[in-house]
Amino acid sequence: MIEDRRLQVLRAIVEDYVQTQEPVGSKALVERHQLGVSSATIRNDMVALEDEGYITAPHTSAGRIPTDKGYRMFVDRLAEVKALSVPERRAIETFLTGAVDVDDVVTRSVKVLAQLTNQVAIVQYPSLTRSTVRHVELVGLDGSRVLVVVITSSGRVEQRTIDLGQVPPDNLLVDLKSRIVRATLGERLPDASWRLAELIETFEPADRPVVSAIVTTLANMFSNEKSDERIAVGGTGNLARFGADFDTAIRPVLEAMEEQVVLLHLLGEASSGTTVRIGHETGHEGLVGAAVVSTTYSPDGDSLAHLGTVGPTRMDYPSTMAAVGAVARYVGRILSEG
Amino acid sequence: MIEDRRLQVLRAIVEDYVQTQEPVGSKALVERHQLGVSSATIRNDMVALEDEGYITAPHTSAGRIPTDKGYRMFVDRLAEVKALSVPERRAIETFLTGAVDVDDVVTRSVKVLAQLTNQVAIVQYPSLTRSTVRHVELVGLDGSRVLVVVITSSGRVEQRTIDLGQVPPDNLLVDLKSRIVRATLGERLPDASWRLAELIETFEPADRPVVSAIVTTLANMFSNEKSDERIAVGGTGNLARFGADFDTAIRPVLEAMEEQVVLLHLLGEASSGTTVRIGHETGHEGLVGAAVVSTTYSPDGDSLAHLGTVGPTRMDYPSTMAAVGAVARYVGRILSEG
DNA sequence: ACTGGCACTTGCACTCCTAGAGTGCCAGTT
DNA sequence: AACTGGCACTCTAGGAGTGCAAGTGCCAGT
Repeated sequence: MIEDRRLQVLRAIVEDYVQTQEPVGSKALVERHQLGVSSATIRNDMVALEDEGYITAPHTSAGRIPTDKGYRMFVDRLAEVKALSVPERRAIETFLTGAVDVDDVVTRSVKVLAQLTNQVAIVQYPSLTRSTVRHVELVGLDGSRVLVVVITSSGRVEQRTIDLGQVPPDNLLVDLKSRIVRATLGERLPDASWRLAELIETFEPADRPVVSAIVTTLANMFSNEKSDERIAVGGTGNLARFGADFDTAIRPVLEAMEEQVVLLHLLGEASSGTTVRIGHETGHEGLVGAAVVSTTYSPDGDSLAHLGTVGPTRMDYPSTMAAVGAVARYVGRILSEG
Repeated sequence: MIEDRRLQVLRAIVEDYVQTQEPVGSKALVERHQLGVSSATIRNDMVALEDEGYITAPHTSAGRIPTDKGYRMFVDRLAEVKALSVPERRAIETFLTGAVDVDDVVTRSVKVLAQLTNQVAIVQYPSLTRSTVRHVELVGLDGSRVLVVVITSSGRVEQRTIDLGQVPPDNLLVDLKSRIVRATLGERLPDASWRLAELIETFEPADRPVVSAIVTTLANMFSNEKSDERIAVGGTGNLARFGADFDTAIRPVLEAMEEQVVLLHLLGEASSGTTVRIGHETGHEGLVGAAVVSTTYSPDGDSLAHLGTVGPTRMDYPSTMAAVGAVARYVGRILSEG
């Protein structure tokens, strides 16, 4: 099939270009790959590929380089899954196993992922939205202030201090706490918010102000997206691979890496599976030239969080995807066990 | 005084070089500054300055640039304090005032400092070691596990879950908590650790295992330096100013910025006042070419934390020092008030 | 102690040129 | 119809050569 060979050519171009970082010409192609035809034939195929927008020539007498569309095709239909080597896997495992708490796991994941891929690694802290309520605690502090603590199944502890404006009767806090626990324990955070709303009406009108203040705070904490927003970034030193021109290639990426909102958007809303976003697909001006490989991991066998890498579009997609996937699995496993 | 004029020449060289980024020659110097002598005279002074190691010539027919020693002299004896403009000050104040919690204050400080100085900004989270204990809470979770919460005067909340190995009698936790609070409330963290140690012996031998487990954890939390290690970094996009060569100039800095230990060391142990470290003075291989301006701020009128900037040695020291100082003052004030 | 002048050095920007890589196309072959 | 070999053409990277401008060091003169 001619179609078939054209795809082989595209694959070869992507592979060679990723490796050499230089435009690849027809002659080099027949030399390095067993395509069984002459360079002239390859040239014809290349013209076709260029017409279809998969590759482009920087200038007349240079070879071709893949376009975003070309990489996309490569990732979707041509890339062969490349498994991580055993030493690599073992390295991930032992390095992550040494972690002492959730934060440490995340920090280490970023490091190992950056090292493995030679790219910029980003790891989202375990998300709250799908975790369940493991414990709620109300602590009366001095005067009218109350400390509200929530522990989730993902091991996160959120706390907040609020001022009720009045000193609550001591037993009210105890009573309220036990009712809150009864209503929300084991519930997912969004569901728990609903249960709380129903709770208010079961109290004496006199107690309502206090109850409502606390319950509102709790509901906020449950639906608070801020904890979802914590993201660790590492391996920015690898940005050298983006190219020489700092202002057009590197600076935008560095700036994007400092914006939580952008990072979250990059990691994406993918429900599961490994996602690749190439160049313009990232939806960010400064990230043409960059590609994002992201996936989800599951800190407690149920809820979801994201992690991934940012690298130049001319990256080794199979390896990167393998590394991202592997780290995600190990992180998920270790967090579930811990 | 000849000595005097030489210093003026050095000052002029530093100022011009910082502004133009190009080696400055004797002729340009007499044109731009009112030195009252001819370029030939300046040349003689330059030779002297070069002999003493304050300036150096990249090659025979280029102007001179300051050495680390030259910058050091400039900072120590020549720099005139440059006050921040009123709009700048107001910008800092309003931007920081909008913060909702400690983390937010730190995040915003990094941003504003980076923007103000056009450099990489680093801000240490408020330190625990000098803060005092504001509250301690013990919460029995399911089974034998206990949640230990500490709130400090700097507004930080630390928590940890431990497994006692046995289910503690309920009243023991209550009793223990009240005794701990009585012993440590208002104490500085290191002192609080001592008080805890004394506490163990006041309990029944039967309760000792539980008490000791909890107390040890608490003591760990008090003396835990990990919270001291949290540092926010921002403005890495400004690294462009370091120069064109990524691998020798930028990458080492980026890598240093990812190492908490290095950052802590850079911010330094200075007890107070603004410190400048130039090139090799930073004590880090990759940071020749970089200078660190750091100072302390006081989150609660007593304890200390650090913040500062990292920039190329050819930076505008007076402005940077002014900005660092100003941000430190505002951050300290806002945290004390909050 | 300072100045003007001068010979000397050096990097930079510019032009010019060539070698090499790669292309597109076409006529010929299977 | 698909492939191939050959050829003329295009373009860039890199080297050599050149003139210019900036800057220096030194010295004799004020």
